Amino acid sequence: MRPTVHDIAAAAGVSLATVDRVLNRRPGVRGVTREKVEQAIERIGYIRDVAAANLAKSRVYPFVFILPSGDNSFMRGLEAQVRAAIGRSPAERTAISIVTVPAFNPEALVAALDEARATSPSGVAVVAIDSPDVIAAVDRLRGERIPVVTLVSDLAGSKRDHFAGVDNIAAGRTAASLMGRFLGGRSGPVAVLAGSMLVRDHRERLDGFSAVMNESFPGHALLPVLEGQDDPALAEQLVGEALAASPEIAGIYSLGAGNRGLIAALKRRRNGVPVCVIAHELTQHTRAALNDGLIDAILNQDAGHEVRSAIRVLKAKADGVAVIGAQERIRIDIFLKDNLPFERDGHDNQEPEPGRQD
Amino acid sequence: MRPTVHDIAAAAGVSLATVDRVLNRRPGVRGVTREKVEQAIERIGYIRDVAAANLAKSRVYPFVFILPSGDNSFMRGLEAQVRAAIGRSPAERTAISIVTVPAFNPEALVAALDEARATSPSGVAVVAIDSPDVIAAVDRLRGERIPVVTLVSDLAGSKRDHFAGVDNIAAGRTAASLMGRFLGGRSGPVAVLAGSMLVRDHRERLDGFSAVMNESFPGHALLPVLEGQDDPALAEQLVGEALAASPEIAGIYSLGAGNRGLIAALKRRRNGVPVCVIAHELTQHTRAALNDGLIDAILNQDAGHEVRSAIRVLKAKADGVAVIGAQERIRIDIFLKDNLPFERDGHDNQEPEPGRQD
DNA sequence: CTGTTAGCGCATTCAC
DNA sequence: GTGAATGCGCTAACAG
Repeated sequence: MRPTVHDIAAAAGVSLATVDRVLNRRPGVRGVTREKVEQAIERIGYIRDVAAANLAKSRVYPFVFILPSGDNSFMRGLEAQVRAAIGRSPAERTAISIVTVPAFNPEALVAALDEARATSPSGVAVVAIDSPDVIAAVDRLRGERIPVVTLVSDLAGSKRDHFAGVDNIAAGRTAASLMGRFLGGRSGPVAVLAGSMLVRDHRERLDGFSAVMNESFPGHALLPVLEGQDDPALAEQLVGEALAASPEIAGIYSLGAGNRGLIAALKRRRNGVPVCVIAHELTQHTRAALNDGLIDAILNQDAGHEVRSAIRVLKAKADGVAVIGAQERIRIDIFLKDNLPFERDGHDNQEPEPGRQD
Repeated sequence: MRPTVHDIAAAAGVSLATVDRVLNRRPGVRGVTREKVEQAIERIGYIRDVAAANLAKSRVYPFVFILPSGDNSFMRGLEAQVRAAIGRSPAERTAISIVTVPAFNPEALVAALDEARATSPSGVAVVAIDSPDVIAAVDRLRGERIPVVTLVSDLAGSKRDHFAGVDNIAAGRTAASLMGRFLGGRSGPVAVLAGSMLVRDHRERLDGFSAVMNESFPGHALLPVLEGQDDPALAEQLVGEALAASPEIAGIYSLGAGNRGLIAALKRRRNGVPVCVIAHELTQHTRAALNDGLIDAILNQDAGHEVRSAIRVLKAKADGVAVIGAQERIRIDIFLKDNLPFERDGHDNQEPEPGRQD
């Protein structure tokens, strides 16, 4: 049998309560006694049974998820994944609440962070916006020892515990590599559609993309970035205008959301050279466009994985235990027509598949 | 508070023991009583606390992992991941043993499966070989209600509970798509290096690859498959001969192991057209070759994810509970030079990274 | 400062 | 057939 608290109590010649105090670093133990107990723990190779501890504490983890509101397929999918996690709450001992705030609005996000802090949760997950005020708000949470993980978009310079999202520079570089190679010998400039340079993930994707295009495929000029605010209507207008103005455009990299608009613009197009399109996030619309050959590749981040990972990490930080690093690395999924996952599993699936939402 | 067994006992007007009998479908309860209890359970919305149940039972899950032995980077990496899981055993209440058997040897695998069965484990994970004897051995396990998951290579026609591995047909198709597009306008035949047509994953990759090459890129003829037995020396010889015989080879798809040999052959090559190389599994060697530009893309399956997933599924099957479908889908990772994960995380990593082993 | 005691939610003897 | 009592490993009052 694995050693228990009783064994260490016996080995150290103290009572359970004292053992518990040193295990949980609580005050009220003399230095010598603490020493004795710690030695015993070491000696008999005690490993704490977290499940039993949580049972005794009737522990629940109140977590707050702060997401952008609005009509954004990916973000709504993310929210669906958080709801799926809420459905698992009884089994996972979590109590998750969702707060939505207007996108690209630092003030609203700061307010939400401060409100969350007032409820003293066990952890906060937030889709960050890059701004000094937001950094300060996150650091206030950390100041109260509340674990924070950033979700999808990171917040460099803050004291957040962890980032649950992809390496967006690598994503941009990958997009450029694929674009350059898919373009093969063809010539022509490449357009970039972004959401907003206010969020770090978009900026990083652009940086990675530009770097590789310039290094490895200097033959393709980059057109000025189109900022579509992740809004389909605006995206459609901007892409439409760009295609009309430069019929020789050979490629489009859509690094943000609003792909419905991009796809509409592509469908409306009647002339010009064939254009290679690479977009982010697998949604109902991008999936269909990939199948139709309108989009050539989709870079995706698995929202379900991100949410589950955020919860695991928040729990681990709240308990002060380690996580399995590799399990928490969010991959950049690359989808071609040929490796699209099925829309529904059918048999033992319990939560929304990635890409069903819009 | 969540309802507990006490609540349902009170609601049904029976004792804890009776409730427990009903919950665990044990005999010794009259039909009427059972009815009463089941209604109460339904009415108050009882959800069983699995952690508490496991605590009371002091449950451990004895699992057996059966892997091919031999000098195969990927398989040794897989084994390392199982060892990492063994390191987590105390926390996860598992007791995992590893059995290795000679590769591509159905008899040895059957013997290992039968031996495992004799120990009545809570579950078995096995890298399958496609053979009627193996199917029968797996079904014998299932006959004793021992959950079985296939790992990496599936066993169609068997009663295995689950497959923890990638969609290999899709992997082959994806390889072909990338190959065709990377080749762009260039012409020339394409060679395929496999391990053995005895294992299903290799056959499926070949099928997917051939299908898409024929459909979409008929300009590139497929050379006869080279069967390298996942052996570096043999692979090097076969590829060397093929390149010498056909200097106009434009692409090579390596769908099995033994990539060290492939890379050596590529390095030795002094003339001929540039060749596009796509290989499977990120290892020390393929990683270096990708960075050197010798390999153009690597399709990978995350061995760590596969092992963790197999364990989760075996546990769930043993307990008769559902799993999160999406979490158990193993992705086909596509790595270019630009999205290679770092070799080590450094901070909160606790287990071997994919691709460090050979 | 330290020890005793009673649970957390569930499973499992043993009586009745 | 059914119920009462005890314990899984740990935490948290409450005494001393």
